[in-house]
Amino acid sequence: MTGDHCDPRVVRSRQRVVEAAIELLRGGGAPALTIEAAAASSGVAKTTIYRHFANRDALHVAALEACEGAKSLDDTGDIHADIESWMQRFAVALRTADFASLLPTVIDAAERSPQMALLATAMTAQRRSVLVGRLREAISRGELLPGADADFLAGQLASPLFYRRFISRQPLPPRYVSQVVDAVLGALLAPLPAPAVEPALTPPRSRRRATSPPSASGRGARSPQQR
Amino acid sequence: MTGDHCDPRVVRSRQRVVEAAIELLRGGGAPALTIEAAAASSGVAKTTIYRHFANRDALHVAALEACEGAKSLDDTGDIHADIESWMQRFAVALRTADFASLLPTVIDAAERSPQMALLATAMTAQRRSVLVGRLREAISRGELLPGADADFLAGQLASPLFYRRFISRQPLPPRYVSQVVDAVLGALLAPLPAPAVEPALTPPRSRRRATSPPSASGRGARSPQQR
DNA sequence: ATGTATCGCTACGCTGTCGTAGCGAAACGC
DNA sequence: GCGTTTCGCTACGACAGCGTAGCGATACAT
Repeated sequence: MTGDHCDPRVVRSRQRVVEAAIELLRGGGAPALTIEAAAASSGVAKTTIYRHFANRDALHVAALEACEGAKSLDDTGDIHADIESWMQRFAVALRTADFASLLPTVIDAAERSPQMALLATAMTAQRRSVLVGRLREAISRGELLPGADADFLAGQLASPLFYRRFISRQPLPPRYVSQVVDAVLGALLAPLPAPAVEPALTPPRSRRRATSPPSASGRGARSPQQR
Repeated sequence: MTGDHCDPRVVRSRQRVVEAAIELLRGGGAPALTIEAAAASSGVAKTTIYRHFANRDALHVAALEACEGAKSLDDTGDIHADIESWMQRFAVALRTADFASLLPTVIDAAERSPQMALLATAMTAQRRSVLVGRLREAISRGELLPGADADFLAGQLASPLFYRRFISRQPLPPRYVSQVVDAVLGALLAPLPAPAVEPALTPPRSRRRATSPPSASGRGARSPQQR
């Protein structure tokens, strides 16, 4: 679709403008993204911006598309460790990355613009797909119990992080992330040689990576350290 | 703080303006809420609006405060049924209610305004607290396993609904809500006379309200219906 | 080296919104 | 009823942002 322009002036102008647009969105949300502000803070003339972007929305979309990074997900064979590693990196991204600052703006716009809705889902579906893929792999391999719903599990894993970041606005410490992973995957890890002493309290998890020191009976809910 | 004005003209004007403001926010988000638009669609003169609200932000805050409803939560003694009932009603609210339409706008604004951040957490913390309260009650009563973390569980329950509504933008059918409740509470329901046939696959849930017809092995993850 | 494409700059008209002032009319409390 | 408050209306100046036009200067491709 968008052919590569070879003229370095073009790519230079576009890049500068898009970078400035991202910074503006970070600082003041959608209303802060004006062509004139982008021109001022990027050093590119307003007329030049209009030569590359039809209007403000076009620039907005270009800025959002510019800060997507498809994080990969390791496959070491240990589903619990792989998922936790991904979740921890994702939590870091939610605290620092560009796209985390811009997500609320996109979500808000998506509420009223079908075009933005598509873009919003695309921004997250990409990340989500690698997670779902690894979970499917684990299920087919027998790492997780057969019959587990990879799509559902991905939601159960990812949603608490979004919730904490954007809704309840609480911190996202590694400890909390681990707690989520344990709670969601704990009971689904395929039964290894683990003669359950007491069916409901001792799940077969923690085959490696003792996430928490020997404290309580590592169940999905591990209360004694609240918040 | 805000004393009651007895003059009916005052309360009438305020109410009309706030209602119009909510409708404007629903329709076009924060940028759509202009004093002039509010005046036009409410029938209240612009000058009158300025007599009641110092500026646009004041009207915005007033509009948000106007659509908070503290839904209650039943206590029938059956924690699973109570939570599911609340969750189903909450899912309906997420699809239809005012505050669901306005949340993205608030969340976006909260990203950059401490004042809006306070308001954003207040809008959700209220709902959250009733959920946490009921969970605490259940734990202390022994309906749920002791050691369960009510705060954590509330997040695990509520966050998937937010996620589906605002992030992945998928539908929120009752079936999905039930699935979430089962997955989160399933393994934590206090052990009743339930001689587990196979520790990892037959949880002690579904003591009432057979959420799903006799299909799969009603676990937290119930795959056969994808999406 | 030369033609072409891109750039920066200034200037312009237009629109929408803000927030205020002043007036007469209507509704209110007592 | 009567004084007071609130209301609706019109008009106003100010400002910010949009999107366009035209010009000379500069960097590019060949």
